[in-house]
Amino acid sequence: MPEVRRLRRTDPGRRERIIEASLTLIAEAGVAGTSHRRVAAAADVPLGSMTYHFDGMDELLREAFTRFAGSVAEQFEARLGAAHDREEAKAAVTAIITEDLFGKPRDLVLTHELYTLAAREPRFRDITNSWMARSRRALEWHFDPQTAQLLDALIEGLTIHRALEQEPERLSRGAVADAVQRIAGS
Amino acid sequence: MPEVRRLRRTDPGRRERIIEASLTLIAEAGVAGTSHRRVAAAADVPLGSMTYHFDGMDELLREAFTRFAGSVAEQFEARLGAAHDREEAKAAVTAIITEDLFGKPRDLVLTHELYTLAAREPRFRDITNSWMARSRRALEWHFDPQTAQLLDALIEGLTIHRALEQEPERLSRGAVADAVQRIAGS
DNA sequence: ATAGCGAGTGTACGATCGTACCTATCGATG
DNA sequence: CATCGATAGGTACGATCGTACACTCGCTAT
Repeated sequence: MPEVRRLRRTDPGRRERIIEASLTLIAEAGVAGTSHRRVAAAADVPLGSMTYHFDGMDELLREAFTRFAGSVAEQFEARLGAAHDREEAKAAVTAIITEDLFGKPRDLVLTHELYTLAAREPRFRDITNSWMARSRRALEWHFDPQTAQLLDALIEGLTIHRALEQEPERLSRGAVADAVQRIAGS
Repeated sequence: MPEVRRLRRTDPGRRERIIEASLTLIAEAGVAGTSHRRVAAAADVPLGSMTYHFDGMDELLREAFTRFAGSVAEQFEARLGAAHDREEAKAAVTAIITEDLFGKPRDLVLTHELYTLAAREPRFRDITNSWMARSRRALEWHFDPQTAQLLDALIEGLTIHRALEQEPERLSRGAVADAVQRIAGS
């Protein structure tokens, strides 16, 4: 019986584990504090696996951030896809800002790390661009392009505020809903 | 004749030059790529001056970012202080977003580097908090607190978009003015 | 004139970095 | 069963890092 499936010798989830560990590490120590050795230790793989699975630090960062951005975009689309009309879409945007999409500090920090990297190094902008394009497109399921862009900007801006403020949740759900209303009208 | 003034032996602007050089370096290479040696080379001072003038990397970053945030806040206040009524204030906000306050790529990158650092390390949040408080207060010269916060978020959000987009200035002045109008009403 | 002090400098140390490269292991193949 | 290539691991190298610390030397007070 000819075997088509290709059997990995061991541990087929190695690459995934490395990527996941690097995201956690980036959130804790920043891109600055992320090294092959630290990632390897966090993922519990030998140092040699780093250069084996990834061509270098750059490729590791690219893959990790691509995965992260994709996963956030996916959740974003799911939220907006579940809305059946404009009113529900506005409620979804309000929920996205106030609730758990960026609720985990890890995701907030990772988002900023990625933005910062992309702002400084144009070769990472394809990741942020496709992320932004997906978000924009999802918003355009319910809103005109300009309104979509403004809502997107509002999400980014309020997310930043939430990430930087000591006391969490200074902006109430009602206030956010009002903001969405001002931008997206009736 | 008793001398009160304290004469520096040489180069009294050393500290300033170091701070300025570190900001330029952070903009180019990120906090990650900023080292004592690189800053020293950029500022054309010996390596020993680093530990002499600053207790460590952390203090250098604090001073540099404090200076940067202060200077941006100052410009921000100047713009809004020059507005005599609500309409002029709205025009000022539009100008701040579209024009030169964050026009230099350097300032855009530095802003993100600071946000990222503060998001990850709470001990830098006093810098971002006082910056945000100054911006908010300046906006409140003309707008109610909630509107001020939303305008602030809009500025942040659109600034991010500008920093990340390949083609610059996808958002026209007219569109921004419309956005401000939606938020700040009549 | 000179002693002393303190601002400013140069260097060396130990740690850590990315990466290259040689070796080991094991499933697939003839 | 012998061999081979893909996968994985261990280690060593050269570069760079932050920082400590001994030192220099110009200014000031006497």
